[in-house]
Amino acid sequence: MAVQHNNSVARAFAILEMFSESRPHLTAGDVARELSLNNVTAHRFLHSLEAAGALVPVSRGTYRLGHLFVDLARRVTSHQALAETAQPVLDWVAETLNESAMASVFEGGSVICLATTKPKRHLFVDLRPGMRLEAHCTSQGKVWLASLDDKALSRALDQMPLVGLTERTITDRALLEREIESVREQGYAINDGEREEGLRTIAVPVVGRDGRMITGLSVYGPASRINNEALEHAHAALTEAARKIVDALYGRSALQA
Amino acid sequence: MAVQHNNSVARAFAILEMFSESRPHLTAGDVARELSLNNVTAHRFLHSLEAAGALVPVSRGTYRLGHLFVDLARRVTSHQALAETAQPVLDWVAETLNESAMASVFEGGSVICLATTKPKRHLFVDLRPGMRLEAHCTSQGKVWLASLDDKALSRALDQMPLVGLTERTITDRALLEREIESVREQGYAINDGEREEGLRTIAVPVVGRDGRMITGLSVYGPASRINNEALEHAHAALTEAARKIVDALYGRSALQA
DNA sequence: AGTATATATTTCTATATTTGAAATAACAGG
DNA sequence: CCTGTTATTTCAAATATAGAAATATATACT
Repeated sequence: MAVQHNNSVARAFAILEMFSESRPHLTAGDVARELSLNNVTAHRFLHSLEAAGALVPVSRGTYRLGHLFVDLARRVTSHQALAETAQPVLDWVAETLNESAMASVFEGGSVICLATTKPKRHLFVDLRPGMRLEAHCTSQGKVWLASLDDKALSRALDQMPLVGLTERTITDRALLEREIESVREQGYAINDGEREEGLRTIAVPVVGRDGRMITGLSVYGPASRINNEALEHAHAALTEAARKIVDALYGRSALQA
Repeated sequence: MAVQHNNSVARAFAILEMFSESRPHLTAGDVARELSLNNVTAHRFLHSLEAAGALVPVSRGTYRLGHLFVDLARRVTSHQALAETAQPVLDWVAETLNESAMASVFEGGSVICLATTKPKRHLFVDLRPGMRLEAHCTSQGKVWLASLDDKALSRALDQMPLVGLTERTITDRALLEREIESVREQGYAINDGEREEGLRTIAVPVVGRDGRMITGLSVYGPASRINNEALEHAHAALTEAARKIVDALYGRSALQA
């Protein structure tokens, strides 16, 4: 017989998953109806989740999610936790392509390196976890900017000095906005010597099941090696890497689409 | 007899609460030992939480929290959800003091009004949910800045134009940093005509159980009414309001200190 | 490579917990 | 105040859960 699971745990999480942005409240009637439970059982689960701190009562018989989940979520998204998940996947990318790979988050208008690898090559770029990179002239940065909604993008650009670091840096705001639009359309970004001459990079977003960007993944190396064919291979590898990371973060949950 | 709770739900959440920033991983041995469970039972709970998407396996017998919690947390911290929790408490503050009150979040270096009230007065300031306010010259903003660690504060100030809006606006960075230091020490911030002449406001942070600031609360009105005695009353009311909001967000969980 | 130890998994069954019917209580709307 | 709906409580039947025992796997040591 298959491993014995605890049905109550499964039910509890099925109830939690019923909440959504468009459904901030749940009643026992909702739960009973949608999970095919007896009304008494539904009430009992809601009370149990409340006692556990997972739900808080809004009014009699109506609940919403408790702040406990914010605390738990922070333990999921710490840089260390994300880096730990990303590292083996980056190693796989680096080994597959024999180039460097990197994972990032986006904070305060900057790209922060979470994790990175080194290829078995003599010529490479030295990036380390914790390093901050400009957003406007990196492939990672463009991917992060592309993930913002229009208002947030406009605000981010308002505060972003478009400093020219090489002759290829995009320093004109309208041009950058068009570049971001292209990134949105094609789903990846390329940096061709915009931050560092002779360096070429491609980045893709890792998007969670709720549609939000969790981390960015990129491959980078000297332009002499990273030709267009190499970029295509890198894009394919990074897309697969993104899937692997999402699977690693969420696990093989039964609730997965 | 007291209401019957589901013991499995309680145990599941007790396991989830074992995770922390310093403890990103758990084994069945940890769970069995610390929750006084049989080893088989501990294994079974971990497997059940994994199947529910709450945990993901790191290696054989070792787990970490799943990204599901990030998705759930976002449903908790949407502006609408926070505003809904804050509104009745703001109403209580406004009624108690007969002045306006407001709740905020901090995004992209700005204070965003989440919810607000109007006192039964003719002379008042028109603030509405969604409005963005400068951080450097508002009491809410100073409280948010004070909640940042030194690095994050420095970075935020790097990008913050210290525009003089009145003669009292602090436009000197060193002075502002000293002001923020004072806010950290005293636990509240005051704005005395720095953003709008003749307007006085006091703000306090609402801090979650993990030590992070969730929302800011403030009381505001014309300086002719908001004298020092009124500020003291406001501070007391806002401090109690902060507690009420934390309780409302987390609920009366058994895990509460 | 072999052995010992520790941990993980599987199986099975006793029983403690959970479920849900029925009764009662509380609430909302007319 | 009455009625209908939802929430809560009680209690006994049902069953899911817990944990002992056996087995499997992994790791560390020699």
